[in-house]
Amino acid sequence: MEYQYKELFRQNLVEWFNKEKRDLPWRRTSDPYKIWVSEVMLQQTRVDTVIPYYNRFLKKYPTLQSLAYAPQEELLKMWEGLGYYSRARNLQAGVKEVVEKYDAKVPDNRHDISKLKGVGPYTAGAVLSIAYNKAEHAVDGNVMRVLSRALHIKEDIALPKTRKIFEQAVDMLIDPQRPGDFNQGLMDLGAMICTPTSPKCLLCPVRDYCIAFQEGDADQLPIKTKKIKNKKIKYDVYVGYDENGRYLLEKRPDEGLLANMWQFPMIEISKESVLKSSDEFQLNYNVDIMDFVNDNLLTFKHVFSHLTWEMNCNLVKIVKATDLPENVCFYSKEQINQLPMPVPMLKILNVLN
DNA sequence: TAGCCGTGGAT
DNA sequence: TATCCAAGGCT
Repeated sequence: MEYQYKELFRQNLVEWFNKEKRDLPWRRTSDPYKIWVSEVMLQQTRVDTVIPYYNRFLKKYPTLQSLAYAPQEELLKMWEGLGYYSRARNLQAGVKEVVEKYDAKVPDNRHDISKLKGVGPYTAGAVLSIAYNKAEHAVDGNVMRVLSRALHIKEDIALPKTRKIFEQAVDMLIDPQRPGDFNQGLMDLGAMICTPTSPKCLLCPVRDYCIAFQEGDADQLPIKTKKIKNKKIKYDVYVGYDENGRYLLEKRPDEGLLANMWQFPMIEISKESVLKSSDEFQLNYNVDIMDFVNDNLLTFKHVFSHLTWEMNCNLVKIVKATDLPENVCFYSKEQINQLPMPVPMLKILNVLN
């Protein structure tokens, strides 16, 4: 790869970073564990969203050991609202492996750290460069956007194989003396200056070394093709309570969407549905509805990354059954507040107050 | 490989 | 309102 501004790009980026970098909680520590936690939380998640979660999480789990053996329900509750809940499970599994296999020392080399659950090529490079000052690439969306412009790389960043090109570019450019500052500089530049739309090129510390700025096509890069199809699913939700005012809740399976999170029972409405959803509810959950208190408690859509739930919620009074299915139980409101629930269920919970 | 896996903010 | 997307990883 030919690029005549390598030294100038590197030097100006690191100088800019040291002057303009944001004051973030995970930049006030050199603890590899805490930096690891921040990197996992930051996956596909905005800085402003992460900050309060990060602070709360590390107050609860200040050490590897404190997280390694925490109850999963408590862990998920700490993660509630952050999304991508498998990150929490994988982080705990990885932390547990570090405690048991690496004597509670986060590995300082790519080979070992990459084997940890939830640690991919980006997170490995981020922890190694920031916490251990290793000259390792950490290619995320910011880095691909910045370097696609600076180096005029027109490969489709939606394709997984394209990441290798940017890893090679970082390997060429990275400051061997200050790799952590270099990598974070690329990310801050991408977040603050070299933004997806309307990049602030006039404020950019490396615009003189940016080919896209010279060509005037920075706003055309990066090239990204993939688009997502969003499937819609309709549900009737049954918010059922017994004579003691306790609500019927169900724990989701331990794999897939919202794994191990709690929800009000939901019946999918499809073209193949034969029974009325209320009959299906009573059959599946082995309960009897005494009363339809409100068949239009709340109607709303909840959009996930790849699908949409269209929810119609019914408030029903039900007769307590003698043998509920496994993972289904009545809970008081106080107990419900201790259970990890996804945002659409929190929306429903809100209207009950 | 491409689809799965959350959420809330920006445009 | 619709679309895109933000410090990705797993299968």
